[in-house]
Amino acid sequence: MAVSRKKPCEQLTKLEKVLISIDGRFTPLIILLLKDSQRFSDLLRRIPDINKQSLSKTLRQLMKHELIKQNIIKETAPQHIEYELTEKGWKIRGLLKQMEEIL
Amino acid sequence: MAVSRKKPCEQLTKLEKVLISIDGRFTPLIILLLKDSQRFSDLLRRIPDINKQSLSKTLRQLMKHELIKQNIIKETAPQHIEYELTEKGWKIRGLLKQMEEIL
DNA sequence: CCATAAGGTCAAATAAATTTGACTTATTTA
DNA sequence: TAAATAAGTCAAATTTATTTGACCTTATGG
Repeated sequence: MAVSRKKPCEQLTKLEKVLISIDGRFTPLIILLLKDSQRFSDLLRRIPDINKQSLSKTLRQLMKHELIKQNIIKETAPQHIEYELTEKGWKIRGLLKQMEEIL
Repeated sequence: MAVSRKKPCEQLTKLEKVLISIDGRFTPLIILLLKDSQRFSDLLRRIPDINKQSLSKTLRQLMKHELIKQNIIKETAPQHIEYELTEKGWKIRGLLKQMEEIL
């Protein structure tokens, strides 16, 4: 969903701001997969054809737009990072699920 | 929203199929503008920065995915074409409106 | 000590989307 | 009759997105 990549951010409509946050080849799929928190390598394994560079970029984008957040798990040795949806992320996930239901 | 452009169509998930139908820089905006039926030149005037080639391509894409249909108006002289949302188009427009409401 | 895994980054190459320019056909207004 | 408008098409140029390859750090297993 290449939305409007030329306008400065303030000029974007509300809809464009939301759409930019879910733009990208794998972005919607990642949001659907984050039904529960996942590690980088879990996502890498579960998403067909993705590569670590694209995954990394997409996760950074989602964090920037506050749809996901990192969780640093120290309890386990070795410590590791998990990604999970924020409240906003859950709202968007809900709408994506509704989209799936459109015939 | 560049979704998955590499997979053959059958392999796409339901969500990807919907997202592909609204993919494009101006596509979501066009769907919002089609609250009532519009002519090519109306859309061209109302959408900032679009050009006729991109508009043409987007309208063809939307027709292919059956989100909009053409209406040939013969009553007026000269006859002209209007574009309007289909039922499926209205469903998607509803979800896009909901997206706008996400803070 | 060496290899492997997790979780990345950066730049270059490639692929895909968008824009620009030239052209068309059918009406219509001056 | 000449110019203008509506509604486009096509190919080339440009811009953006995605992929590939090389590299890095910290930690664990053998």
